[in-house]
Amino acid sequence: MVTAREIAELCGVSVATVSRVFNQPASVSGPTRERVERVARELDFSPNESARALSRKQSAMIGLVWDTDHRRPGWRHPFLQDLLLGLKSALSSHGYHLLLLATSDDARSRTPGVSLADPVGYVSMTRRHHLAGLVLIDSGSDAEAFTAFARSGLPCVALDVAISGPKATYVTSDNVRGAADAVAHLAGLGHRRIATLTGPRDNTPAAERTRGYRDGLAAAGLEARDDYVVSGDFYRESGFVGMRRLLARKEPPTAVFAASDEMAVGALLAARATGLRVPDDLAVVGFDDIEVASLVDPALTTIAQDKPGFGTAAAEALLKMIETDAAPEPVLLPTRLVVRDSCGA
Amino acid sequence: MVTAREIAELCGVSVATVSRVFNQPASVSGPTRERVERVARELDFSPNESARALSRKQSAMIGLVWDTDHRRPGWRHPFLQDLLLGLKSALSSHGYHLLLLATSDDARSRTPGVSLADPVGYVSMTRRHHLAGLVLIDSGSDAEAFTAFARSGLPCVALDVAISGPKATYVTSDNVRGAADAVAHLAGLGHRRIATLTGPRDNTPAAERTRGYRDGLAAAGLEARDDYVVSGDFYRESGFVGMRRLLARKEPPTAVFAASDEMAVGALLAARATGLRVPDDLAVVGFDDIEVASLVDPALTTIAQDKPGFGTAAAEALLKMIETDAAPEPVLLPTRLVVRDSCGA
DNA sequence: GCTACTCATGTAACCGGTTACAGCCGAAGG
DNA sequence: CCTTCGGCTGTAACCGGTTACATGAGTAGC
Repeated sequence: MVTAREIAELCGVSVATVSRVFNQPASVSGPTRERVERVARELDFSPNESARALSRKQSAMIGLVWDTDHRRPGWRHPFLQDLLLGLKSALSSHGYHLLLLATSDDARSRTPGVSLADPVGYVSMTRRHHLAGLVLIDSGSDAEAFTAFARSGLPCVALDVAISGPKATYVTSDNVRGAADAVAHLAGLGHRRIATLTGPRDNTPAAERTRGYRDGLAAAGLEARDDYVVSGDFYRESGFVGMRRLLARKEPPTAVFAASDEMAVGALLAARATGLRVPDDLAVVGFDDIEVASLVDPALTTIAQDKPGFGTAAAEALLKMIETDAAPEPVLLPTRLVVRDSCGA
Repeated sequence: MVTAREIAELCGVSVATVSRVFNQPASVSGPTRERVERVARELDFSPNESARALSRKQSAMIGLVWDTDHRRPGWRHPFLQDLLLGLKSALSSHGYHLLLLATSDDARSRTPGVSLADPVGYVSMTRRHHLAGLVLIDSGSDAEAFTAFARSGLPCVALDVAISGPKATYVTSDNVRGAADAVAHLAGLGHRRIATLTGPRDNTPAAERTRGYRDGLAAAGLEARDDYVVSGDFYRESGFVGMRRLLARKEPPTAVFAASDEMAVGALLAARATGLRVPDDLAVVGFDDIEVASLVDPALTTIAQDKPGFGTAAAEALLKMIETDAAPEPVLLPTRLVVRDSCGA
């Protein structure tokens, strides 16, 4: 490892000057700067990030808080890969890296300050690494823990969870509008008995999608019927069970908006199990546009989320907070109706 | 932030003693140790990781090298989430975190030592962060870049790419055996004309699966026919195209082993497009057991990989290398035949 | 009772940068 | 010609830990 000291000696300057070349280049005279830059390049000088972080009291890392919800271990984020790629690419162009924070399994750790699954452990972790900011990925039940991060004063961006604070904001899809679009699509095809399969009660996007469903009904001049709202938990099984209940109503719906593609797939299976044909006897719209949506039979019409957009929007918000000390407004990403075969022509 | 100095003053000891309490507890007398531990707990002391890393010349972070192959941007890892969860949980119990390294988009970065997409940039990155080790995730074309990491002397574990070095090893599924199992299953159902759709030529697991296919044929006493081996690239489209070619043979196969589930799905679609019924006219076995495998119609019989096993095995190998300075043998994870509907009874 | 050795702890150098402050030099102004 | 000022550079303190080495107390051995 070549250090700044060696560069300095070779160039006949002090380490301070070397440091300045990379941090405040304007304060170094042209010839000196060029000499240092050239030597640094030749020797493949890479500044030690630990030393840098120690002295600046700020590391070039963004913490990523992400864990499985222990209440539902099978849950997978619908588009984590796209999200990570978006985040990584946007952050890297500003020199930041992503640190995957791990604490929930730390029960056995002897390190002080790390207690298990509690947010305090995470907050302590962010402090000890002098992180520049945090990205919080919803795993289903962390909403209240996230407010602890928002209060910590560190720049925080949450995904799909509404948080607020002096340096906290969030990114989410325009769930209300997306759901309304879904209902409008169904109404436009002539459906008048449109039901919905909702997500978990304590989940913000789920609540917003239910609101959008009602908005969509209202916009189409249709009445909102309580017996057409069945609550689920985003999982396929709850879609299956919920759909069977809907189909057992005296006046069963002819169309259904599912708050997640997984539940929509469940609804498809329920229809098949009941002997109904999709889309002829039942139209189905999902939400997310996960990979399987295009593979099921019939292919699922759905509301697509802007998957890489989550990553880049989160990165941008974070960088703004780091640089300007102000919390930007929450970001509402537009959704897009993807028409496939599950609603008919 | 409370520092070790403050703890030391409150306890009437030196900082060295405080440090020892957390690093070599045995060298501190009982009463002193307990006093320091109590005060540290009360004040929520979290040692500054930058200072720690600086002085130990070793950080508590494992680098994760993962990027999309620019030659095929749509490619997604079949089970990244499970892998990350496994890694994270296994590493966190030893106090390590995962650092997602980003360089390929760093063209605009002014930081010295970081040039874009080349492995040198990555290696420089690993040095400047004083990483404890590296996990290399195959994105399709990085095989030669990975050997650069292996040579760097840092403990390295690659997934699905064979690398070797004084402190390098890899984790992969037992592809040969898995493929042989698939063929054995087909042969056991009476099939005698068994074809295969292979993965990319430069991909090690793909080559192993092809070898397993031949082994399986030999074990069943069947001849290996060159016209039954069609090469693909793991993508669905290549499965579709490849299957059509196979079905156009003078003596078309009655069964096919696809080296990935995506290609198996493509084969399913090709069969449907040709008017063949699966499994009656054609039996299909895939590899991976991705989520859609159970969703397609008919549900796909496939060779399942041990998804969380990849993460935990990688973590274990890495920790062993960090602690013992020796490179463990490559890990071969067992696969499992999952029988669904695409091969008939 | 003196030496030898062990154990616990303190002292201080060190890791490799950043940055406040001081100093030097040349040019502009009086 | 002397002062002033601004631009560039060096000096040294500092970030917060770790650890080699020194020190001193207590104990065992003779």
